[in-house]
Amino acid sequence: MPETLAQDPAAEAAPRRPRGRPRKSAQHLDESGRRRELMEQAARLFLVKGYAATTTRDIAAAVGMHSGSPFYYFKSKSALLYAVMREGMEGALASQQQALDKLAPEADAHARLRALIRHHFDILLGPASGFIPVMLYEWRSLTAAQKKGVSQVKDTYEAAWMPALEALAAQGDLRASPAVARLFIFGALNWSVQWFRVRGSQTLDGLTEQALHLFAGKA
Amino acid sequence: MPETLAQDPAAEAAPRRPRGRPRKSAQHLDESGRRRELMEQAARLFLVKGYAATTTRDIAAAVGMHSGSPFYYFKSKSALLYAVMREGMEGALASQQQALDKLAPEADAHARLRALIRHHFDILLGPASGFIPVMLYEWRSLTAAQKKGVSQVKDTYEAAWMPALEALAAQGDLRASPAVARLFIFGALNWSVQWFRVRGSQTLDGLTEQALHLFAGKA
DNA sequence: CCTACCGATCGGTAGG
DNA sequence: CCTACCGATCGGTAGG
Repeated sequence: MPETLAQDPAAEAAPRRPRGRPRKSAQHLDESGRRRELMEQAARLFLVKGYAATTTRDIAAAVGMHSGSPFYYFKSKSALLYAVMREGMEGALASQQQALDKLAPEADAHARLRALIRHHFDILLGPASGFIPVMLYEWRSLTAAQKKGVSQVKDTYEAAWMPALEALAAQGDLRASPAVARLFIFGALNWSVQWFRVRGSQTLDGLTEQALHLFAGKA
Repeated sequence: MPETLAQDPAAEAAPRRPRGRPRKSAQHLDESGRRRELMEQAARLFLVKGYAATTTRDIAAAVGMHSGSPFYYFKSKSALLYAVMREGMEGALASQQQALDKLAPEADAHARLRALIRHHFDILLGPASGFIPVMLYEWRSLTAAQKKGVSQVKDTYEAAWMPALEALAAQGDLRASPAVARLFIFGALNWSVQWFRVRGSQTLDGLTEQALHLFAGKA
């Protein structure tokens, strides 16, 4: 895994900055707070209604702005979608890395896969979720350059699963080629966005164990 | 499984019929041909661009009509989406039933699951596919009444998997509860729409075997 | 099915 | 960030 990501192929010029000398950190925090709010509300609406059916006016209203104001933070609706996906994926990659680093050095392949599945459920269904489901279900709304930009991060995220899957296959605990198993497993997990309900009886820990046994259970 | 489906909760008045006495079967065939063409092109566009981003003008142009003409066959864009999903799901349910009926009477649970998976891949990725992927990825674009209408058929389709999954669980070849396994398995299969490419090296038969072994393989 | 059209909505911008 | 606004597009319809 590269320590630094390549340049962003879909990077765009930043929007107008506020005039005058930028005030201290308070100002910066506030600014990035508003930007972040826009991304969070946009992600929520994109997931419920879809990107194309969500208007920039919906998003503005959701954060208490007037209709033209989101364009102060993002140069276009498309750039806002891209920010949600790209920055969401960067966050997911970072937290996945942390989850793997937290494992004991002697952790076996089952433990590694369990940690990956548990973390993925958290990203998809946990309290701080939202950006990654948008990425999964709005991929077609990106331009080609934007897809490239998100793929840079997404491919790294997915590649991190291969060592565990290969080890499981080698020891006979995975009954498909690692490459195909990865596609099926991601599908099974990603689809949970469609049916999982927070108020239901399932816990993310319980789902993790069931998934682990179904895909890589012994006997 | 009921022999007859309940009434369609989202059924709407048929669009205007052509004036004059309906001519014989040729006329009828031609009419239903145009209607079908609209559904097929609409499904293709809905899948590529999404429902909201597809205009009724796009659809009209794809079948060589002028912009107002689709509304002669469907009372609204929404009704066209619903027809794609509902009729697509009805066709899938019928062909799934046929696939099960074709099994030898002594077929075991593995053979039943294999037939179900193979048929599902065909529906999702085969040459005649298109309607079901739209249903899977545009669910949120339906009204509540429409969701009810499609669910009537979809629930029956999915329920047909339970006996095979329960039998496999009973004999120790399924390492999760049948209910949760069904959700994961459908996710794994449905996600293939995202990555399967017809020109690639994978065949639907090959994918079926890999899925079967991954989910319900012995040892 | 086509022609001709309407009312509403939408992304985006200039200027402050 | 707001105000005021524009040009383009879109679903849908009347009438034939």
